[in-house]
Amino acid sequence: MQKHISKNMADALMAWFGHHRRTMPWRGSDDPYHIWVSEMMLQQTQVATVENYYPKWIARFPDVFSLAAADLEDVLKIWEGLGYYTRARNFHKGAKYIAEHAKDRKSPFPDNYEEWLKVPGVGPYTAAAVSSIAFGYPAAVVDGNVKRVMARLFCLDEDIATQKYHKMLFEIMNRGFHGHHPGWVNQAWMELGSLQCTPRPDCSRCPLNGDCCAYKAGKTQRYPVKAEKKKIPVRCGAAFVVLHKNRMLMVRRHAEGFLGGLWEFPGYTLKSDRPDPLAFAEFIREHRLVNVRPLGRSVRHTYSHFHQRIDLFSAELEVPWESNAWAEARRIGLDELGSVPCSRLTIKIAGILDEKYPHGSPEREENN
DNA sequence: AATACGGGGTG
DNA sequence: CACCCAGTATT
Repeated sequence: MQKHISKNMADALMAWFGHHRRTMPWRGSDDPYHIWVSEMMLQQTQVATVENYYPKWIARFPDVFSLAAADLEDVLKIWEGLGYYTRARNFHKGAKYIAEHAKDRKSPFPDNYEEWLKVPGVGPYTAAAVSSIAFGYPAAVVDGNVKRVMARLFCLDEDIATQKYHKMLFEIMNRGFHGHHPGWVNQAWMELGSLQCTPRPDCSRCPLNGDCCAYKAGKTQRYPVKAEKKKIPVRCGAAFVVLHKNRMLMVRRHAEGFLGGLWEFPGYTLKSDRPDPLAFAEFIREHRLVNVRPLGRSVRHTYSHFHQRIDLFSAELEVPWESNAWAEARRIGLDELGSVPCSRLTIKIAGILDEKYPHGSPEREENN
């Protein structure tokens, strides 16, 4: 089996795509900014999820200049709940980069893969996606879908996580456009992976099953080849519900790093799978919490790299935050303090809150 | 080459 | 539960 996408395969793929492709809010737009927005959101994120965020984003930031001019706060607010928040920060940087270089070219946007690769937040996938879809530039998208499809189509035994595998696919696909519009071919491969060549596929309905090495050899489930995944650790911690005059205390995380800039309950998470009484006592002392009582329940959540279990407590601040909140925050070592109105116990996992958004916007609530 | 980085859908 | 998703930046 030669690793080559024949013209017949490309034609069959495009015929299938013409019939089965989904409608998406950004699909069919010729505005590079629209394509760029969708691709930033689609990184490691499913189409169905992005469909809920894309319209809000376009309404708030209709073009690259409005995004470049916006405050990061407002950018994060729209992104809230999408995850991988460095994407939003990098997108903001990328918009500033484009706006600055806009005068160097006719369109504000570059029209090729190499130039897009220089934009903050834009890697090999996004550079190929935007340049091919918006400008017809012949660069192949090598995403999770494509890796799976090609592994089966050509019985590729290389681990799909390696650079070697990625490079091999980029070469194979860049020679496989066969006169079709590169942007549509790219989308067609991804759509095939998303709708047909799924982790557990029904190969009888596949337009390429006659060309598929894995299918013909009856080895579909052997591909793609991937290294064993490491188990993620459990981290436990505590969070404190501090109510005062029908308001609830929230703390803002530092701007960089994990969940950067988002708001949360005051509390901590340990790099340990069991509670630590000393850490507990230390936190209460350092943050001057009093009347601490267990709420008798905990919250569990799984992030990309650890499971989390947070035990919940009610408490009061020794010094009410309403008086000299900012000075007090610095004194007790918190980044910032805020509060949200609260008429019942609402568990707010994460959200952004400041003067512009006095009520916050809970990403996830559990009422009790 | 490994690791950090979210949240939701799916079986 | 495990696995996966239109990946990128950092170490």
